[in-house]
Amino acid sequence: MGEKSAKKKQYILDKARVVFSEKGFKNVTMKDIVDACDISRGGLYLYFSSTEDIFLEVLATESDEDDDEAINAALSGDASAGDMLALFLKEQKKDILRKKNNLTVATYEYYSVKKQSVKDNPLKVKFDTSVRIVEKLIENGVDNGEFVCENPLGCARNLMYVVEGLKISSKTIGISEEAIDRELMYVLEGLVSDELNS
Amino acid sequence: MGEKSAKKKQYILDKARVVFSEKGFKNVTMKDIVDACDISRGGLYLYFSSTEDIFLEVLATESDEDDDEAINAALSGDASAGDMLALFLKEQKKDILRKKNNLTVATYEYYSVKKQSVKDNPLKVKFDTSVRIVEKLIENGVDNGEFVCENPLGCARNLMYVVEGLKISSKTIGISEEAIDRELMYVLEGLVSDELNS
Amino acid sequence: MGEKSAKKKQYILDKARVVFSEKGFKNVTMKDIVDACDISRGGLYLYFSSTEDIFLEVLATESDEDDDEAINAALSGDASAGDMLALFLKEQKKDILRKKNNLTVATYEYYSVKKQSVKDNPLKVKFDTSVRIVEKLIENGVDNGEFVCENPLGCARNLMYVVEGLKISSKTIGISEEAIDRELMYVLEGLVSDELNS
Amino acid sequence: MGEKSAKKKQYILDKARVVFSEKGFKNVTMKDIVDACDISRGGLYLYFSSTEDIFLEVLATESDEDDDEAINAALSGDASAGDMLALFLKEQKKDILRKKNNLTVATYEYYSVKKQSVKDNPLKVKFDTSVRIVEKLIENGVDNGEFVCENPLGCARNLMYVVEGLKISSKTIGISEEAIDRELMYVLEGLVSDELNS
DNA sequence: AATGAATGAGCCTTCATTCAT
DNA sequence: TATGAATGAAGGCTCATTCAT
Repeated sequence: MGEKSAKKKQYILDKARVVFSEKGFKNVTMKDIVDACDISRGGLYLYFSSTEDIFLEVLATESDEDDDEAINAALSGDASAGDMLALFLKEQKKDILRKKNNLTVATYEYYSVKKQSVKDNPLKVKFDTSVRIVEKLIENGVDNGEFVCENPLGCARNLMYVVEGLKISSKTIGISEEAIDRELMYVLEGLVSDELNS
Repeated sequence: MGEKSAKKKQYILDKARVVFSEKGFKNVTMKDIVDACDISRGGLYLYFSSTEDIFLEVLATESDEDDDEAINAALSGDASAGDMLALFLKEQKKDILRKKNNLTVATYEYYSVKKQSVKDNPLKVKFDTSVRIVEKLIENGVDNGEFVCENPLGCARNLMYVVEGLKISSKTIGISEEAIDRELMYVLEGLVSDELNS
Repeated sequence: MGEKSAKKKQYILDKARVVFSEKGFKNVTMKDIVDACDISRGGLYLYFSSTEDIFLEVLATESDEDDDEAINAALSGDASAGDMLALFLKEQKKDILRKKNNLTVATYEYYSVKKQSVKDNPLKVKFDTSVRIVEKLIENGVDNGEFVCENPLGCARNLMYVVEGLKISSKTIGISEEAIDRELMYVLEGLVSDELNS
Repeated sequence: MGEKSAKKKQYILDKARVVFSEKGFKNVTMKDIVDACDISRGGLYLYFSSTEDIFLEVLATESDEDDDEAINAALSGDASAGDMLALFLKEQKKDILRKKNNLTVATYEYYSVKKQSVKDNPLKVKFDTSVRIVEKLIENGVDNGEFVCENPLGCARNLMYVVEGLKISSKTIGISEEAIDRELMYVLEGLVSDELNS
């Protein structure tokens, strides 16, 4: 499969991402993807052999991008811990809000059925990574006096569970941008409120 | 529809709940339910006309039960606010952990595709109800000096988003009972920690 | 599956037999059988799950009938060995000649690909049974002076291999009724020729 | 088509023969042959337009070779009739036994469906040729006293039907080398047995 | 009310065949 | 000549839904 093929494969993955975003995982048929890509039924099988196959590749692509972004954002340079955490949360917010390419429900649906070993579960890997990043940022903030927090890990986990709650809620009961800001701010303020009091 | 019919309808709903719990929403076929109920294909159609029909009735039944329980727990008597909140959280924890009859993913799957009007969305109704209950409990706790909280609504929402995050996480990446306790405790401690300091 | 179902199943088997007879084994699709039976695609799957499934049942039905006929013919009564052998050969000839319901090639095709254990191979079972029957008849004929044969088993096998050759030839290169008579007579004459000489 | 082309065509035919030998006729796809030849899909179409096309050419090649061999064996020189017949049968036996390049079932399968005119049927041509060869050999043997046979043509046909029976049996119910020897010997002995008596 | 056989739409998958390069 | 990506027809199979009993 040459360069040209790789391009087409990526094209299919891009289209498929939108489809999974709109319909979840199990709802998506090969025909849906064929239609979205405007290619032939047989043509799709040259690149992928099942919706699961496609879905996992879509997920793999996504993880890479997002992790890179998030991690780079967190590690890049000499911004203050508060600014970096704000940046991280901005990424999460973008993630929560995006309509297209939002694989939240599809992913939940897929892994809730798959029951694969905890180790290999990319959802868990991503969640744990995010917790670690946030924990580190809070620790840094505490060290330089920006934050007050006696339990950075607990706070980081709390934040990420809120983010998970917001993600699923935005896809199921709908949630406004303002509401997201409000929730994330609520957590952030817990980190600085005592400081303000003093 | 006579009394006998109502009984059979409930029987079907009970069996169907287990099926939806195990397979999500879209994965479930009329045959799955027919098999689970050990009735005939045609018989099922006497009571329900589609899996969606059944699913919505299952959901409706569930909401009723749970709301009742939760509301009763919250309103019953003269227990302290802290005890009542602890009771409410115990219900939530049971909800998060239960394997059978756990419609979390099926529900998310269903409503993420349905995009029905916010008003009619039972998920939203249930979420909002829970927030109001928690808010009330916190306010009561603040009033009688049990809790310290400047923003009861914000805190209630934070708690419920954490609960949502825990629910979906328990179905996708797995989560231990201890982890749930830890997360709920983390939020509760935020309500009493300042008190302890004083 | 009640009596009525059994009737329909038999109906399908009867129609399918004709199809296999005309097209061999691998050439036959579920659609071919559906068309032949004038039922729906889904309807066929209520009774059989694959062409192989159908084919094996068709074969099973056939074996039973034929074996019964042949064996009964061979064992029935006090006819002379010569008459009984002639009767047996008449059955074989009918088998060789019949256009409809002739599963020869389909069977050969199927078992040449299946490579199943020799023990379970119904073709072999049928062949061996026929050899034994013929051997017995020849022995009886020798005992009562009708036949002259020093090697009844060898002669029986020779006869049955000729029958096999005639069967396949009649389906591939075509063969007239006269030619079949001639071939069978040739073998029969070998049994009595010496007697005539004496 | 140049010499180079002819060479490649032959290369394809050789590879295809193995495929047909393993899978019969209908089971073979253009892809099977493309894979066996390690050429491109389009490349194959430069030489052949269908599996049937390829199959017929494979058959044609085979016939030529075998006829040549058999005829040459039969006509070559001054060997005794018995030796020549033994040689001929050895060829047949090789044919019956060979695993690779054995087109028996594929051929039967093909011609049993094709129902082509008797004249053009290479199977029939080959069969008739073989009968004539054997008949001639027997006649020669009778002439010089090696054999005793009142009906050389009948005997020749009997022999060739046995060979056909052995061929198909070896592919369907399995047959040992010893069994083949035994069967061919049984026929041969019929030609000389009377001589032994005298 | 209840049954379950029957239907046909729709998705999955394979493969002969074409065609731009 | 040679390639292999692409197509679309065809067959396999499942499942919601109907209907005669």
